[in-house]
Amino acid sequence: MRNDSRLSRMLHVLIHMDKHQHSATSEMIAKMLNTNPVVVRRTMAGLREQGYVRSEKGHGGGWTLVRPLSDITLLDVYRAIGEPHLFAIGPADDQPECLVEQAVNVALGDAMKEARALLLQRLGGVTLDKIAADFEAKLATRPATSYSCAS
Amino acid sequence: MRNDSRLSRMLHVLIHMDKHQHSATSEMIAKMLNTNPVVVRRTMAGLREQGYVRSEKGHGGGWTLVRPLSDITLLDVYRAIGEPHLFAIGPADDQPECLVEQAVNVALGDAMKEARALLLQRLGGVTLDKIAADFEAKLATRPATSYSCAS
DNA sequence: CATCATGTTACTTGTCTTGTTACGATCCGC
DNA sequence: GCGGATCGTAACAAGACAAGTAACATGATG
Repeated sequence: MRNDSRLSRMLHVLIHMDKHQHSATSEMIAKMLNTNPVVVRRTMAGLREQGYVRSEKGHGGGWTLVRPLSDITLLDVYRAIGEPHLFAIGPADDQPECLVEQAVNVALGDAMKEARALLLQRLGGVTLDKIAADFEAKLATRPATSYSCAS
Repeated sequence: MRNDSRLSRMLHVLIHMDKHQHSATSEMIAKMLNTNPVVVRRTMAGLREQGYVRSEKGHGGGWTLVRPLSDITLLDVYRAIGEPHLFAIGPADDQPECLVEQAVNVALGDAMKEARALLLQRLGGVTLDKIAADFEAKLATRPATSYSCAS
């Protein structure tokens, strides 16, 4: 497996959705993410269930942002997409009865638990409008014509 | 992919190797890890290159621990096995030119960098003899006959 | 030289995200 | 209502990577 990029992608989408207030279709978002509409629907489903976005079928339908960026943290989005595994490493489960293996897994697990707590805390401390502001700041220093993707 | 358990496995092996001072063949270790000899050789190769263990071919050969457990940290082992990816999540690379995506990846990357630093610091702060001591402590409270795996 | 054990390569398997196709359901405009 | 736009969902293929497996060469011991 390479890296799970769903969190990054959804953050990307949400900020773009805030920029243009009209609804965006899965196909538009797919082009924005360089992927295809089904993947978009699949991943955005969690965001809808948690009430961050709304989707409407039929002619003129699409996705709309329901809550302000300042109400959404990176942690919220992480949870909305199903809290995928954070770590690529993990404990072994070869000899569950072995006290050595258990001791190893406790030591490893403790370190990972701390790292996980720190990461979630950091994610919880950043709202999406903060990232949008960073984007605006960088944009101001670069008077280029096309600042963003396919939008 | 499930979890990469190489780190956990190697810690497990090294502590067992310290217990019985004679050399252990890949096959014995494989039984200990509930896997097979080739996987053992593959993973232990890094430990050998870093000088933590030695391997000898031929009759009576096998693997021996070269350095004391107190000289080896979890971080050392992590590095010896090739510093596998720590995280299962990561930045998206869909529209590298998009300033929004860049801002998102910076925010995510900062949080992950902190978590990574903390994790590595914790791994670097624990030596294998500490885990071995934890094991001995728990063993003392449990006067069972078979305390460990296949050894 | 026969045997044991590592070294190495190649191939298969399992798992998970991602990509893709197909089809059904729903909504709007004509 | 008809037709097209759009989401919802299921089913399946692709790609990546650790893990498992098989085959064979290399080297050491007795």
